[in-house]
Amino acid sequence: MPQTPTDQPPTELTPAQLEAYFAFTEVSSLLRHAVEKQLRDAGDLSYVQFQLLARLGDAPGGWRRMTDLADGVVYSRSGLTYQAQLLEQRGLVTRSPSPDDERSTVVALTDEGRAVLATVFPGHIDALRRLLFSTLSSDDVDDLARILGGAASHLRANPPRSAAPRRRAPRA
Amino acid sequence: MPQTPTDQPPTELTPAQLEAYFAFTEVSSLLRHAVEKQLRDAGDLSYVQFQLLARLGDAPGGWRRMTDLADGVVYSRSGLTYQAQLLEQRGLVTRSPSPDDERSTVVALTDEGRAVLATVFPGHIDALRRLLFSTLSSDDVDDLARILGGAASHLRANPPRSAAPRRRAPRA
DNA sequence: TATTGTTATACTCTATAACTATA
DNA sequence: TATAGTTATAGAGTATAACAATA
Repeated sequence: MPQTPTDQPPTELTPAQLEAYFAFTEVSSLLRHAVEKQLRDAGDLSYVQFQLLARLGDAPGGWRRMTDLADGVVYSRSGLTYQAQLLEQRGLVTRSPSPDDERSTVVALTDEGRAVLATVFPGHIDALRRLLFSTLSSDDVDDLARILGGAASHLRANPPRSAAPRRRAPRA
Repeated sequence: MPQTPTDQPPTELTPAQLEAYFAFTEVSSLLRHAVEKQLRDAGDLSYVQFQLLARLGDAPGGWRRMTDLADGVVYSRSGLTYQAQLLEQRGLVTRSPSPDDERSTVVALTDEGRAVLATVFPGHIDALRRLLFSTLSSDDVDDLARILGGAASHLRANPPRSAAPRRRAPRA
């Protein structure tokens, strides 16, 4: 009874799957730590703050609505308000009401914000190259982009936050 | 490794590298959130706590020294002490002085800890299969394991924490 | 009524520094 | 002196709920 050809998904992953998963989590964790350190040292930015600035830098006009930023990065509006306040206090972004919709707040990159981004970016790129890409052939990079790109699409389509919000069980 | 494709490291990544990086960070973030939710719902465990229990479950005898756990997971001893206290209060681990070295504390999985692990694991595996592996061919999995395994080794050899601890610049 | 964003608040987690004790 | 671990403490970050304003 080696295996039923079946219906029930096995409760184990294949060795290759396990290996891939462990490698993924390890790279993820180590890379994240290294990148966070670089961002902190080079521009006194947390990873989330860098992501916010980078998204603004990418956006046409250098601005986005709060909600759009929150959806991409922080997962809660109040969390984004907190981060936006920090960035605004440092003069890296401005917040202003949207002319289109008075409810919306438009977050825009300032010149100084763009300058900080420019300061931090080379080191960021350099860290990525040094820590990640220096070991990968260009075929490897293509494979990664293809495989993880597909996985990202799939994950995006199965949003982790869709389930009903639930209180944690009170402690026994 | 073949070669570095350039003499001067460019200040840009190739489009494929960027794509791979973005896909990687996106998968990492979405997967992490989904897994954290599953662990929370199924066993009221944070990701770190799950990692600690899983490492103990993997260890021969079901125990490890505090420092060995800290090195693998938490990056600071006090952080591990905090987490170990929480797990001990819940009866999932015990802490006791090592007979070999009186300075060391041995953290051991209890039966209840093992039970929680057993409760949480199937859902964990299932989430991984559903969110990640369902979209990947077995060649993809092999590629991922190979590519990321190599990257993980490289990252491990360039520990992000090796640099001298440095104070953040005081606010202007 | 639904959506956008802020505020108040509480909580989790993490790290640094000082400390104790063992090797 | 170096190592293992704990404690005290402070800070960053996050989320929930209540709220105000606009659509």
